[in-house]
Amino acid sequence: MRATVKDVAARAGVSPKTVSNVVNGLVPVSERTRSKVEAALAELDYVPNLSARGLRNGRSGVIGLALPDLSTPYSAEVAHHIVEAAHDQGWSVQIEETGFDPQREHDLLSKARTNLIDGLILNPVVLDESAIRVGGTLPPVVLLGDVVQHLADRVWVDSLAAAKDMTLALARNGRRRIAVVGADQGRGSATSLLRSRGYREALSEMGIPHDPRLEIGCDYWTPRGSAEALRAFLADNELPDAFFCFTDSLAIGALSVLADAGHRVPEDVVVAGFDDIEDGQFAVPALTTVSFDKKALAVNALRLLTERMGSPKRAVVDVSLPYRIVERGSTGPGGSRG
Amino acid sequence: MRATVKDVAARAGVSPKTVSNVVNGLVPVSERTRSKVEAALAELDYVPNLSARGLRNGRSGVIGLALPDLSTPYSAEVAHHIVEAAHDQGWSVQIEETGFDPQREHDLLSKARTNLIDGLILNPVVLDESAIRVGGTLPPVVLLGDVVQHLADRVWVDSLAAAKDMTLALARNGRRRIAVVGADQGRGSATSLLRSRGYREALSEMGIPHDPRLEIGCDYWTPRGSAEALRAFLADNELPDAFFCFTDSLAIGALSVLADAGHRVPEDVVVAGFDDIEDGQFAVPALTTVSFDKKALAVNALRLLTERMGSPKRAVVDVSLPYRIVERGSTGPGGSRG
DNA sequence: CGTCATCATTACAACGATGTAATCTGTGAG
DNA sequence: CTCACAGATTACATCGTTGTAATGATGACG
Repeated sequence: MRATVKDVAARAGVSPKTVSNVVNGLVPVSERTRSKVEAALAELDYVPNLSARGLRNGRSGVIGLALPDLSTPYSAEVAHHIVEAAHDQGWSVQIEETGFDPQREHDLLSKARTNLIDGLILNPVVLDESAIRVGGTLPPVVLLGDVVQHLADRVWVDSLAAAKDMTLALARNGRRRIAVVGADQGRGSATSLLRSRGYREALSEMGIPHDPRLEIGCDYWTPRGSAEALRAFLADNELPDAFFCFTDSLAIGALSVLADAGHRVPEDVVVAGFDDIEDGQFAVPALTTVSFDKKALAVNALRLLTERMGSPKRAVVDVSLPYRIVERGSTGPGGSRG
Repeated sequence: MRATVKDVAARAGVSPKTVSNVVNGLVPVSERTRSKVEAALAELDYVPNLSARGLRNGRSGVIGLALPDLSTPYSAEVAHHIVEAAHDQGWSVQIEETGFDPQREHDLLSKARTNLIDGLILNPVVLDESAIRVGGTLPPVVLLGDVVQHLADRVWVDSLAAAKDMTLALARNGRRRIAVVGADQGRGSATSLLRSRGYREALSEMGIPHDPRLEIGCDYWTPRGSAEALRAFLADNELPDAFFCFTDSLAIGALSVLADAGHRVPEDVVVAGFDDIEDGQFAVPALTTVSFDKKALAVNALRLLTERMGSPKRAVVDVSLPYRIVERGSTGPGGSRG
């Protein structure tokens, strides 16, 4: 049986509350009493019961992190930074996977683990934010990424602008037949929608005709999903000048298919990604991509969450992170790793 | 304010305990009462307070998962499978990163005793299991991976045998100067130690002299760490016949450096990895590796944890997962993706 | 020497849910 | 009509911690 404050109190010859005072250090305790209690704490190997503390204090010290799929490198990197940042602030992180299922996003918000978690960082995938329109009692929530509505605090990168910039960069590089991988398939992925839109805006700005056949959809945003989609595409179409993949994971799948098919990158076709995941830097060739500071994403999300807990009714805050196009070998000879 | 059983009870005109009975469904409740209560539950949007429940029941429904670094694809895939499997059984997962720090591994174990988590799945990196030397009240723990001592339940893959098999496979492939990447540097990484040992056993079995210079250590087990180590190695040494990298992440870094240096894989040198991560299948060329079922790893770990909770004093259980060498393009022309 | 201010310590209640044991309701047998 | 009995429902206590308010101890000062 674990020791409780009561046991420690008995052993130290004081009251439970005094033990609590020593443990928490918020209330002054005399030197003599403190040392007695500390001895008892050590002897009994006391560990506070966080359930009880959470019940009493109304706060558990745990935040939730909901991501579509933890196994994708992007999610993993984000999770890593969030866990690190949370740890620095004394929070623990409970992970949930939404599996691209709007229902699960919704469940997490309304029912789910409320009162075991003090707040939620949610990376949604669907445009329809019905999930977030929640009656009254929304727990403190911070959204990550491409979400349209301004119903909760959010940290994001301007997908549309970045996709547009990347497309423009490819076009200025002399590419005309630019295909995208991960195009919107009407399933409401905000990311897909916004990046598609940026792509089209860039085309129109450059006076490049828009060819719908060059918008390649993927059922799964993984290297495998991309590879399958691309193989099918290549079977029916001529090789375009460029593939702009909406994530680095998609791009890695693309590089693999292109290599297998004997197409040289960047000589025959160039490839670009989005997210700047670690493995993209070490792809062959290294991946040109849209880069942004994922640690800043995490730190800002946590900051917003903390602030929101402090002042539940302040106006919604929106933090937009800067991004930049990083050119590496997959779009030309000049690129460097790192 | 969130509704409590009390509020629901008042609204339904019954006692709090009856509400609890309806919610939990363990005690029979008459049809009439049940529907009244269910209506009240819905109207008030009742969500049970898990802290209170955890306090009362002594179980929180949360398990901890401790990994060295969540951002590595291997950890991410494992975490994904664990979260999925846990979700299926109604558990939530709290993630902790140990950052390769034995102290944090130790802290986690004591934190596990705070009753906020009912059990812990721990992927340790250090050989010295002082962390696990357990006073009396260790929570249910399952270890993942290469750990030597048998102090807790464990799910693992025989690293030594697998590394040996892989080395033998490379040797039978005609390779003599086989380098390893991720070699033990005396820092006590169990994984590194065991795989190094398997490598040496294979060499000696094949009558290949052991050249210590071919054991390349890495400060970080990431593509970047591997790339840095390999660049340094290549500056001072002739190209070996093969690089056996102790993880796929290391191998991805290796492929990248080799490509940059103009060495062709597999023509000039072959490369093999370990873990069979998704990105390895889509590396260029696709990565030969030691493959095992990571979902089975997760499912077994969870099963052991559940069983251990049920019978705290049963003998330690050790589950060894089968592995196989998957040959892909990085070690020869015959390989296929998938 | 008594009184009051100051500070440390204590008793008690409460957070919300639920197991236990007691109470209540309704049924059917005698 | 009474009594026993099964089943549904309830009152109460409890899990471990900590805020509140009351108590106790110490010392200063008139």
